[in-house]
Amino acid sequence: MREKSQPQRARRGGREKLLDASFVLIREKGYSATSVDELCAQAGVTKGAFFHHFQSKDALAVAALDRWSELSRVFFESAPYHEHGDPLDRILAYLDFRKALLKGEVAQFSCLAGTMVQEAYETHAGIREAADASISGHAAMLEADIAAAMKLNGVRASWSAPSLALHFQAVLQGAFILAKAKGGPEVAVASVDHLRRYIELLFKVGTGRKRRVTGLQGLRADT
Amino acid sequence: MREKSQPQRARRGGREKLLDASFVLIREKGYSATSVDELCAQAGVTKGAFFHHFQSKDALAVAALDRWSELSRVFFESAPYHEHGDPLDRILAYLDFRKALLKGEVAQFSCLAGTMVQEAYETHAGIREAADASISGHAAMLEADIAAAMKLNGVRASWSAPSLALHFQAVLQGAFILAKAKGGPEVAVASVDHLRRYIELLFKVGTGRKRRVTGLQGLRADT
DNA sequence: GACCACATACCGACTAGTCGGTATGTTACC
DNA sequence: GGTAACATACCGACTAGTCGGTATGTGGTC
Repeated sequence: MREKSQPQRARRGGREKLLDASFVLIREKGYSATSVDELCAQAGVTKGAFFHHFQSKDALAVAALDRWSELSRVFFESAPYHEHGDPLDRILAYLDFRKALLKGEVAQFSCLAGTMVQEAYETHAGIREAADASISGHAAMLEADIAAAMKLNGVRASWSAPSLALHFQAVLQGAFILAKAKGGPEVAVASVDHLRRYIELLFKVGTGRKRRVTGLQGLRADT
Repeated sequence: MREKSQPQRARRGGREKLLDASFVLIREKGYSATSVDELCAQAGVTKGAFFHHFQSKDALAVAALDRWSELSRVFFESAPYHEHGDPLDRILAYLDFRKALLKGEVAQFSCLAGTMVQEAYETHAGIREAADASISGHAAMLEADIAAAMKLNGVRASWSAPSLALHFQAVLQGAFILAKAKGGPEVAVASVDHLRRYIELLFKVGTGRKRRVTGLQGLRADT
């Protein structure tokens, strides 16, 4: 018979540990370059545990993205920038908050969804969908504040709240890529600064609030 | 004058064909997921040829990025938007040109450097450097026009030409990611539109040209 | 212009190791 | 004693990279 070595099944949550491990490793090395064995080693579980909890490596990826969406929803919903009463102030404070997160190692502040969709968009439909849901879901959260700010400020613009919310995500995702290329967060901070300035110009901050906003020549409301 | 150029005993380089193959496959599936065998099959050469021309898969990656930089330099240098005499017009026409390129399959308009750096920034120093050189080199090209436009318009701003040039790249890279997530170029076009509007607001296009530009709050009169 | 030394540009079988995934056991707790 | 939660051993496919070989060209020497 065998020894008891370390069976302890009740270490609780091999599944969670695998998900956490995927956050670390995939953001560091990408999805394809991260092997199941590495995931297991990082999580401190065996391969048997991995395939007990997930049908395949791809299934883990989708589960990781779903969990990522949920965690980031909770994280941002409970962030202090919501305290501002004015929706435009909330938007600007959101950007300041994002900027404040750009500290330390790139792998720690970059986005799992953006990283994964880059590799998987053509070849793994499920991953693409889960990543899209994550990014678009986050944008939808912003969209409410943007729409409110537009309404409150009587904005009639050639751009729409959804398109601006997605533009926020584009800038952030692009900022992560530049940070990876340059090996540090400074360039990402600078880019978010430009985005913030864009918002200030769109809503004419600093020249008297409650003002009309223009697009190209301020007409219509969509895109 | 001797015409040594290429030995070309084998009608136009297996090397070039491998580089071209890498443009296609790596943008489609990512770097790690693209195998040497696939690269060879796509290029129509054998594995022997691959390792005759490149020391390793990583060496091909670096060579591909160098070639990518060179091709894109030539491509953008000979693009029609340079015809504009005014630097600000050139910048806006550059953005229109980039927008016009956002057609068809995502793999065909996305950026090799942005794709690769995402996977390799932590684990492959040479690839990170080559990708940074590609992105930063392209930004440097823009920087000249931005600086000229600032000078010509008497701009005194809280932002710099280099940071704005890099912000252009951030928006484009982010736009590619969103296009991958959503499965089409429309969202990318919308994001470049937002960037164009930012430039128009920064340089106050449409309210009388040759005007000053503001950062956070406008300063000084001129011209 | 015959000969030779050397170089370039492959070819494709082979290898050692890694990959995602499976099959079967073991344990703890209801 | 059934079942969830693992562990261990293993598999075949695939991986990057190697190596001995060949076909063709090039430059120098006589």
